[in-house]
Amino acid sequence: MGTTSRASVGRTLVYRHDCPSRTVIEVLASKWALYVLAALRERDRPMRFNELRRVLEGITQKMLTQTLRALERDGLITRTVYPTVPPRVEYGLTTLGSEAGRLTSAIAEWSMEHAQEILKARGEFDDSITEDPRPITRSGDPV
Amino acid sequence: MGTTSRASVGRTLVYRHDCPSRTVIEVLASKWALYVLAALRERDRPMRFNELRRVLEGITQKMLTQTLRALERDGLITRTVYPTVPPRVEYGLTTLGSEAGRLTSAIAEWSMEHAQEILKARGEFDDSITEDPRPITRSGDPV
DNA sequence: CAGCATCCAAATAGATACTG
DNA sequence: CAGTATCTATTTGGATGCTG
Repeated sequence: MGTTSRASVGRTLVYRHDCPSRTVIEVLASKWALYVLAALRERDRPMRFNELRRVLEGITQKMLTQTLRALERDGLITRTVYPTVPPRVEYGLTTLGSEAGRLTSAIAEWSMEHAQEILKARGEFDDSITEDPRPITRSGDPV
Repeated sequence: MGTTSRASVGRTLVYRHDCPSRTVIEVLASKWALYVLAALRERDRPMRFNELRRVLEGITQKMLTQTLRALERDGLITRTVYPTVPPRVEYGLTTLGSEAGRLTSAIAEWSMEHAQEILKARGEFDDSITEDPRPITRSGDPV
């Protein structure tokens, strides 16, 4: 991979509505999937359902279940059931999931590093639209 | 950054529901934002509204508007209005947006490369649950 | 061309109660 | 513990018509 690796996104390929990558992206591009993959990657070991639930603050049981199911369905995580009592279920990354996790973790890290900068831009944007209800042309525009 | 750069995701940081990075991630982790950033990065030049609309198959005018607004708000893209007639508006990447685009493009590329593999896993998963309506414990499970 | 406004359908998320 | 089921609230998305 070099400086022109983006070439593989390829003109008019990922953008096509019938490109299979879209359905993959829709799974990855969901915040909870991103966090699940990041958490499993960070811990670097399988995690149990409620452990994930505790780590991922704010996720509901329903969303966690759905997210885990979607990731398992796509072969990104494994689900291992230990028929003990009480039952024990562990979720771990597959090779594929580990790769995907590397990408989503990169986004998580980048977001943390630039959060302040972005929130600042956001605040300024919100201020500017309240004092100027977004006309088609704003002051200071070119030609 | 090295092989352990994931350490910066940092135990219990991005996962906190009050972590500012979450709001950033929610913008990036939306499929249309991902495609917009990827398209602008691929073309490597500002693009007009309808040009983006044509490239991103399936997006509606409303979704494109909302996505562009969100990205502009976060300082990831610029919006330049040329008060000509008919009006002309160009969207370009900021430095921040270009960085973010590198990460989202990586996801798009990876998804394309592994789409077949993932769709195969997906098909097998779907087959297995129809013949076995997902009991708590499935055959072949460990002790 | 580049949008905004509105209405409506559908998908998503949350809360709650219950089970092997 | 690790879910499923159900009901509801909110969000999201699409279609359509209009404007500077």
